[in-house]
Amino acid sequence: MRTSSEEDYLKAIYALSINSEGASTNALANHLKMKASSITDMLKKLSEKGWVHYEKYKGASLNADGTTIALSIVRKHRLWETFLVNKLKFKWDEVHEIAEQLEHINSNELVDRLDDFLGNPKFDPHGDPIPNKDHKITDSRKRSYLSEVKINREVIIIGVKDSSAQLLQYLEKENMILGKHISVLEIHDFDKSLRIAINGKELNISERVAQNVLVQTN
Amino acid sequence: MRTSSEEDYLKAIYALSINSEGASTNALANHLKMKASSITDMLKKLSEKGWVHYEKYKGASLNADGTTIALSIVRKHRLWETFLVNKLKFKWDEVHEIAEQLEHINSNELVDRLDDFLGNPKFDPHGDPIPNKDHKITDSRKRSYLSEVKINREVIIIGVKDSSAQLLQYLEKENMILGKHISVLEIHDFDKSLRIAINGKELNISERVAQNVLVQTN
DNA sequence: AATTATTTTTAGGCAAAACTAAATATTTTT
DNA sequence: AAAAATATTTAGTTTTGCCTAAAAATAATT
Repeated sequence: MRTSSEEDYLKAIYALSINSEGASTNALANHLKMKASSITDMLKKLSEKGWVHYEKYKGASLNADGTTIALSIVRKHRLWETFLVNKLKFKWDEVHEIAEQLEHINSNELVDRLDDFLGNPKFDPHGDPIPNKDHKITDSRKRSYLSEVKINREVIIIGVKDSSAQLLQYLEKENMILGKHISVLEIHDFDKSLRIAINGKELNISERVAQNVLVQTN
Repeated sequence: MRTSSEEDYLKAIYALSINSEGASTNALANHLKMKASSITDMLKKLSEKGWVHYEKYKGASLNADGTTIALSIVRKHRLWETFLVNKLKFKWDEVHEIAEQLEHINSNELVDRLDDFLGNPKFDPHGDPIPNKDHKITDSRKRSYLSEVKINREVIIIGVKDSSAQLLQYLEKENMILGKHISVLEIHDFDKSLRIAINGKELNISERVAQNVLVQTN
């Protein structure tokens, strides 16, 4: 069996591996808010347990078993977030911390029944895809960040990159919520800020915000 | 804050205090399946934290703060059991282990919303009362085991003690289910077995079964 | 009341998971 | 290519929560 802590490491390696190949010790330390020496210790352990490929000074990556475990944690996290928002009427910026706890509850039966109870959702409230019962992500939507969208292209908001409460609250205030349609009207040269059309109005947003808003382009 | 382990101890002291005044070291060791020396260690700690009254060689009891914490754990346990049975369609003998994990999830907001989502139930699927938002149990029903009921007294089935699958199946077969009215007609001296009236018929049940059926006597 | 049995505590140890500080590798800059 | 900067690992410590074995206190029996 696995500890809650081990699961956190696997999930972190998974998260950091999406953009790069594997995860460095320092990147993990930063992500998990721990000291690098603690990371080294745990990477050795996870490697011995056969979940992680680890070479001294070269960072870590998940092998097949490790990936399956990481995806099962991600699955639980996203299903619980869906439960909290859809059933218990939490706002989408309030659920992360609670889901961090719930994702460690250990019962396959529970997860699969929860999945059915929620109607086998494909995406969580932040727009992230939910791995299925076989721990596979099947997401056919073309995704990119709003900052990368071409001018006059109409896109749909499907999620956020950094789901901090601040960002979510900002988006809520501007009514830039899940499912909304957006057109990028102009990108200002001097600061890369965007003028966009949304809700029948025009709005300026910073590059920083645009880099964190996930949109569907097809 | 509290650890999951501390919460388990507080809950155990609470459970053992229902029948006696406080809980002895050995009783706790037995209940928690740990060694007596571990109990002593933890009782000192809980006492320092101000949740437990502990005197060497004299066992432990909860003070006001400890009682509140214990009741909040019991509340969470019973609400989650209700969720698992009523919403996820688990059978009532399958939910204990999962609820043992879920009861340690830390979020007041979550518990209260779950309570509302479930329709503020007063009793869990085993017939045990659920403490309210203020951590008070308001159970006006007089409870006892069927084996202790006086002859010709009419009572109502409200739960079971040992919720093993075997017992539940037996009760189901005899149609002795939640809410049924029972009168004890006779207690046979030689084996303490009972003749009862239920569903307009008469029926013999063993002492063992009677000891595990919880009834309301008023 | 003394002996025996049981219960509880003390003392010391262990594993997990974090830490600090120092040593060693690797990468970047000059 | 050497020096400086950065990243990573090693070594040793701490805390938590459990353990075993031995000592001490309490309870039960003769």
